[in-house]
Amino acid sequence: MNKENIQNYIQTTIQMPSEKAKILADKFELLELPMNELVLIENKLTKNSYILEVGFIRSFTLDNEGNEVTTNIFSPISFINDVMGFFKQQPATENFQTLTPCKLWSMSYEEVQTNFHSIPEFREFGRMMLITNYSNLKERMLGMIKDNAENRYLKLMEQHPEIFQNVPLKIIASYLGITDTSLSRLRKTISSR
Amino acid sequence: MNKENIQNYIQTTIQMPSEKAKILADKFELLELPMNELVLIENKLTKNSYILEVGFIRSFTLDNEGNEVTTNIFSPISFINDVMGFFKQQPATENFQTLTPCKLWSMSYEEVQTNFHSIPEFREFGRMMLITNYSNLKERMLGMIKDNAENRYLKLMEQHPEIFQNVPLKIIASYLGITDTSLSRLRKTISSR
DNA sequence: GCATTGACTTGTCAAATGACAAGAAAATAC
DNA sequence: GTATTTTCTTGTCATTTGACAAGTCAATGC
Repeated sequence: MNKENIQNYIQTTIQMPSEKAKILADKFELLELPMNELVLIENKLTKNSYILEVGFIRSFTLDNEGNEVTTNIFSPISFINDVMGFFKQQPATENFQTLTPCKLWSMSYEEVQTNFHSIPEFREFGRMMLITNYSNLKERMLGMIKDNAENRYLKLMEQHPEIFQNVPLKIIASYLGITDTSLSRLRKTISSR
Repeated sequence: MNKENIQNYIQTTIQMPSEKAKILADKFELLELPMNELVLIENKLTKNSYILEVGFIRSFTLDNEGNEVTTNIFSPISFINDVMGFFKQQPATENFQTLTPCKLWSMSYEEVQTNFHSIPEFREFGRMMLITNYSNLKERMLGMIKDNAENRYLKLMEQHPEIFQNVPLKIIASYLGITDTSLSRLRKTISSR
C-alpha cells in the first residue's frame, strides 16, 4: 500500500523527520468509496478523520427551506472532517459526500486520541488542521462578504480549476451562493467579453 | 482595581481553582477607551489580546466597493482579538472599533507567550478561546447560509437584545448583511403583525 | 440503435433588494 | 434653550436574483 502522498502531506504540514511522518502515515487505513457516498452525516457523531488522496468531496447542509447548500468543496490532498464536531466529540453540523469515486485514508477517534498523547508531532499536526480549517473558514466568510458572485467565481476558477473539471456546475453554484441558473448566466456574460 | 468579573470569566471558561484564576486575571492591564476608537487595525500586527468588560465593540472590514462591512459585534464579557492573526503573529484581517466607551483588559503578545509556557491553565484558556471563536464563526457562517435576513434579525434580537440598546441600527444592518434601509423595512413589517 | 436520465442553458416573469433622496426623529454640541 | 449632526424611516425607481418552465446536450443503460 503506497502511502507516500500521505506521508508527504503530513510532512509539508508540520516539519518532522521523514521516519516520523512515515510512522504517522502508516496509522491511516485505506477507504475507497464510490460516487455520491456520505462520509459524514449531520447530527451524527463523527467517528473518523480522513485524508482525501484521490477524488472530490463536498460538505453541505440544508437551509430553512430544505434546499441543499454546499458549504465546501475539497480537492486532494485535503483533511476531511467536521473539525469542531470531531475535537469536541459532538454531532457533525454538516454532511460530507463524495462527488466522484474517492480514495481516503481514515483514522478513528480513539486512534487519534492515543496518537495525540503518545506522539507530539501528531498533536501538532492536529492543531495545524484546526488552524488551517479556521483560516479557510474565515477567508471564505470574508470572501462571501467582500466579493460579489462573479469575483467569487473567478477566484475559484483561478485557485481551483480542477474543481471545474470534476464537479457539476450546480454544486459549484451552490458553493458560490447562487443558483445554477445565475451561474450559467454569469459564465455566459464572462465568456462574451 | 476590581478584576472579579475577569476572574469569573476565566473560571467559567476553564475549570480551575479560584486562586489560579485570580493569578491569571491579575496579569491583565486595564485599558479604558472612548467611543469610536480603533482597537485593532487591519493589516497591522496584533500586539495585544483583550477582554471586554464594559461596552460594545465591532469588527469590520471593507468590501471591494470600499463599503464598511461589520463582521461581528461583541458585548461583554468577550474575548477580543483577531485570533488567527494573534496566534500566527500575522497582520489582522479586520478592524476592531469601540462602539461605546469601553473598559478593556489587555495582555501583550509577549506576556501571552510567557504565560502559555509557564501556566498550563492559561494555555488551556487560550485553546478554548480559539475553539469558541471557531465555533462562533462557523455558526455565523451557517446562519448566513440557512437563514434569511428576517430570521437572522430575530435570532440576534433573541440572543443579544442588549446590542439593540447600544449599537446603531446601521451597524446591526451591516452585520446582518443588509442595508440600513432594508433593516428599517424589516422592522416595520415585523412590528406590524 | 433508442430511451432515459441528469446537467446545463435560456426565456419569461415575479419578488427581493439596493441606490438614492427627502424628511422625521433623536442625539449631541454649543 | 437652539443649532447641528447623525440616525432612522419612507418613497420611488432600477437592478439583481430567483422561481419556474422549456428545451438542448451529453452520458448512461438497455
